[in-house]
Amino acid sequence: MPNIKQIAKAAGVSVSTVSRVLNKHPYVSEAKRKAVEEAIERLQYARNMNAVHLIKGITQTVAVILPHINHPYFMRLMEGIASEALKHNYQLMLCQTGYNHDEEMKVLEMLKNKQIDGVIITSRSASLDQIEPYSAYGPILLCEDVKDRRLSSVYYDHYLSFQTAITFLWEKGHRNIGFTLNRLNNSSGRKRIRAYYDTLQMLGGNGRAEWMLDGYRDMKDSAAIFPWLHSLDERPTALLITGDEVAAGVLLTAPQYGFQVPEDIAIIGFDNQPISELLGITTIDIQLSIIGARAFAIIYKQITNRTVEPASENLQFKLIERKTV
Amino acid sequence: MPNIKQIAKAAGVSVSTVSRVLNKHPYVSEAKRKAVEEAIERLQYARNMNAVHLIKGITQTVAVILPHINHPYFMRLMEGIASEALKHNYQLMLCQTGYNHDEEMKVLEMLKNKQIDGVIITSRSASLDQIEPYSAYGPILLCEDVKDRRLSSVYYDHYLSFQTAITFLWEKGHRNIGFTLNRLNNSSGRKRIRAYYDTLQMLGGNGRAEWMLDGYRDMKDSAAIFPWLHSLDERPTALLITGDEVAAGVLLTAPQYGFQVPEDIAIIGFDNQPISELLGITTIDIQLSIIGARAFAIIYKQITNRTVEPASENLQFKLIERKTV
DNA sequence: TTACACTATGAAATGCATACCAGAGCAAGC
DNA sequence: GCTTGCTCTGGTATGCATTTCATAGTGTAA
Repeated sequence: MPNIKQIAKAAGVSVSTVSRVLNKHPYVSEAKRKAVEEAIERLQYARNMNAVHLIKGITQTVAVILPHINHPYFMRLMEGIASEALKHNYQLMLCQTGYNHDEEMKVLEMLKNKQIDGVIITSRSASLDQIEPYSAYGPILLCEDVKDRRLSSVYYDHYLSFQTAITFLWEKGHRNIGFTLNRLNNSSGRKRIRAYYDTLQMLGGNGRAEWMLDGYRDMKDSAAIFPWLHSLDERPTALLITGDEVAAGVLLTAPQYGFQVPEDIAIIGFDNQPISELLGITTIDIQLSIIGARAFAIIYKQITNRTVEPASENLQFKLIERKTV
Repeated sequence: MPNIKQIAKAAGVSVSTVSRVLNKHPYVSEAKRKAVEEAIERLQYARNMNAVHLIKGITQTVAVILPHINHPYFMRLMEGIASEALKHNYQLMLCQTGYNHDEEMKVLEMLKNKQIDGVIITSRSASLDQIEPYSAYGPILLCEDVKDRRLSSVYYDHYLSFQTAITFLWEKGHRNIGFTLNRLNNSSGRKRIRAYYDTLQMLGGNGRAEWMLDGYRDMKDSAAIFPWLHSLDERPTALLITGDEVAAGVLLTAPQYGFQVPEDIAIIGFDNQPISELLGITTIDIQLSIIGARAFAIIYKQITNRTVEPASENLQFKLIERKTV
């Protein structure tokens, strides 16, 4: 395969001129432009982008760290990121880490190694102290509330969303309220737990540790809910379920355990996935694809402006009332 | 940021020696190795991977072309690809094209431009004639049956799977059988249509054009099924639905249209997604994540062997009998 | 003792395109 | 006529790490 030098020779011009044609620089005469284009066509020239990346110092690529692709939460987020990336003609590196700490660090090393221009971390196991130093090499954005660091963030307020959901249940008459956490998100988990206790206390009720379930991620996990409910002396009358897939699983398996929704157990899901609409699940719409799109938009802006100034965006959520409360 | 030259200077050695340390070449004395490592640490050296890619001519990156991430079919496929890529320490470029022809070609240009080492095409709108020439620049693999081309392929037999499903329905007593197609896959669609007519004819029945539905991709699309059924003079008693999400939608909305599954209408889904297990939907398990894993494994082998010999793999599917037939 | 293999190291070539600088030619303005 | 500014072009430095080649020293087998 030929390089720019051979094209220059074939077209009878200098490499500078070829480069100008390649980059659509205005100061090239029509005759030479034609000659270069003809040579490119004839010799089947293809620019070696690695050389371009090397000299320009950027790669037009952003990496996305996510634990599992195979989950609607991350999929929607990714969809938003990808749509926005497409607009700006940027490439995405997909880094499925399975919450493996070393894999996460490898991606940050890629930033240091100039393989990528920025990193979006949708969820993580590495600590912020480990991540922050890498912001010296390019913008890093997390999909969670991060403050006072050289890291950007796009998120919705987990605390407030939980508060909203619990208040809604309370107003509907529920006093015994339980909730699930996925293991997707550690920092958000803590906020949710805090919101759970705070809000109930504020309303004059009480949170209970035994009404908290951890590790509920997908549809299949829902199978454990009813055995757990049966095992309790006093049961919650409403469940806040962090993820519509799990909520759907609960809803769909309820009859076979002799539960009616919402009469015996009320349910609020999260994410407003298509399945919640189909099944009429009351849910909190956190607009994942918008979070993704904003995440990319912000990091893109930082890359193009060569800004190191971190940005932060708190996106709105809304409760969508359907039929499970 | 320092480069290898400055490290060499700081450590009092040549760049060759630094490079040897970096690449764990054996012929370096312990003393110099220590000196280099110390210099790297002290000066916070990071290798510029773009230079490495340039000189080595490979990037350890494979691109995946897929129309939408936001669909369980591609998500599962991607999961399989990503897991296998992780094993081989390869990066994945995610290229969401929305079936846009130009976007697909852009990815192939990236192969030509040496930005990536290979391409996996999960679904496409470009023609094979357009794709094939790019195999000169690196391995290209399609997730469909491709023959007599310089393109690799990993697939399951769409024709046979349809035949299997239809025969199963026939044996259960169904004579009026309809089916949906997603717009996901053009080449597979044709095979399925052929299988539909062939199989029914072979069994002594008849396929009907008005029992074929196109453009059914996700859960929401299922909403159109019952109005369509109502509009028919003679209705199918069984539906083959290419995608468990659509099948789930049909199953879940059946009661509100006064249909019982499988009494009034039998359903077979595709993909064996978690939702089909949860809802007891009879389905064809096409083992998407295995297809993905094999796809990556094959392309990886071709990259490392610098083989241009295309490979082809036909993976098994199996019918999983549950409760909707 | 000679020859050969192996270890250890550095200089220089290589992969490739872009960007800056210098310079030529030409036109418009004073 | 001279200056200024724009268009067009080429040479060369630059970005950075790997690899090949050459050289020298050391150990070992013949």
